[in-house]
Amino acid sequence: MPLACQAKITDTPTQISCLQCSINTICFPAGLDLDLRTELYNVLNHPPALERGEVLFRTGATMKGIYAIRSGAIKTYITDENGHEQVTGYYLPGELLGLGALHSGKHFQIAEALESTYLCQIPVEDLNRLSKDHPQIQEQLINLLSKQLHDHHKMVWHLGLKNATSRVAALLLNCSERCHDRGFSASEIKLNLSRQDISSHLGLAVETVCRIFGQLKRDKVIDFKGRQIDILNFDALNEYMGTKMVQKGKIPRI
Amino acid sequence: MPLACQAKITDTPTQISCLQCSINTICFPAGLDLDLRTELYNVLNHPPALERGEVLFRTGATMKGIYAIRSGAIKTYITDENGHEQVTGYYLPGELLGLGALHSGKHFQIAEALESTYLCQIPVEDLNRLSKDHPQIQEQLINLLSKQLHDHHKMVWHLGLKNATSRVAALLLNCSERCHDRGFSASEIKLNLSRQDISSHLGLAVETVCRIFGQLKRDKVIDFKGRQIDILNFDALNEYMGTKMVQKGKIPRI
DNA sequence: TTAAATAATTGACTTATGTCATGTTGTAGG
DNA sequence: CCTACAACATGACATAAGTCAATTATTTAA
Repeated sequence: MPLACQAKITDTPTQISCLQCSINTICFPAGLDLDLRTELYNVLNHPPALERGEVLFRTGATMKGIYAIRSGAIKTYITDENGHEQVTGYYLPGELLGLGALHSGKHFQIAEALESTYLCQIPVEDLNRLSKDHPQIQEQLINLLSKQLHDHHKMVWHLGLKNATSRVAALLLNCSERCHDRGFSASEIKLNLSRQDISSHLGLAVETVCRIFGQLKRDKVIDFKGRQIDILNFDALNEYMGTKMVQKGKIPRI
Repeated sequence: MPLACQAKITDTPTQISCLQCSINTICFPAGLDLDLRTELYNVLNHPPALERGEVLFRTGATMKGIYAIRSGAIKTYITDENGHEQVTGYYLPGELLGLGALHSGKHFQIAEALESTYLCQIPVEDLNRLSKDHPQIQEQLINLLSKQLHDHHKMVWHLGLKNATSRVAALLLNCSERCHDRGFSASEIKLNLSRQDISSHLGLAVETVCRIFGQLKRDKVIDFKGRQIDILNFDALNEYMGTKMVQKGKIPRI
């Protein structure tokens, strides 16, 4: 099964048609008539590929459009006055980015590519114009927004977990599930967040994340080489996430 | 200025018209024509008041409609196999509840009243029907969803903060801001979450939350009596939330 | 109103996690 | 291929936060 980071580019990225796109059914899941899809595809454009570290948008920037990730990955973060990053989310192929800015027209976070990333963009003006004429598109948008809101409720839950191990386990399972939902492998995931990114997202120290990764590897719950992670035992990981295991079978200190 | 929990009920709750409702401009902020509003008000209904502890919907339940809180407050939480609660969110007067279930039609969390709570409900069928005919309503819905998504991004940020004090400070400021946005006092807030609720939301122990509350009171950053909180020093609270203060001016242990 | 139950607080002590220091591995650029 | 730099890992130690236990408010129910 292909990994999330290896979604095939079936055409040169600047001219690819969504009609042939392997993930188009994910971006706009269901219920759009072919002619509406075609209309959408006509306004859709493909910004040049982002290289690792390149920024898609910044805090305060005017929203240009909504983005779908075709391949690659994006992290979002905010920075404090001292330039210290705190990662607030990550986005995988097939996922939409920037919806939270629709109501204000301004971005709240910084979005940065974690690896070479190809995007599709629908400019806001086109989206608004199409929306006016086609309730179906709005309906679709409402669905997508609602889905994202649901996912974020889940994330809030995961971040509220009380110990480091359960938070890490939750992150791994969340990534796995999202990969799986998009047709990638659920067990072999490549999350291109650095350990630093992960720790800042979970509110932990880098060292803690490293230690938990190491421990999970020794316990054969996961295996990994760098950022390529292989989940070996989902049940165990689920138990680490849940409160049950947190009480009785804690991870012993090294 | 009235407190969040003291929004005036200007009529008997079961027959109140939104046209006179003091918070209607908050639920559907702008841009709706009067006749559309009227249509909306016609399908809108008022379930009987919820008493403290009563449940509005449960995990897995079919979504009946979307809810706006007229007065009172609601918490959402999920439970693990052992019945242990983890609070994932709270909702104040003027806020909408249940939007995350639109795409699946099923609720993911449990919603429970924190005090006597009056709601408005728009049944999904009516919402769908009106949506089909009136792009304006969809537009409005998209706006509201986007706004909620934005708020949740913020919450994810707050929950990722690394130490207990900054998370508590973030919660207080979040509540304050939301009260303020809705025309209530920003400094005198009544957050009807128990200390237990707060701790579970933030991934902390109850005792830790109590101690931080106590310390903030001794430092004259806040004052409180039970769940009635008075923010005395916003700057200090902001510094506690930010990483700056976390490093140099930590709260000394008692 | 009082009694009982629940929630909040506080202290003493333990432990998970953070911090600092140092070594290792991996990766980008010449 | 080597060098330089960043990412990752691990140990020793410090400390923030958790746990357990006891006490004092606050509700709720009788």
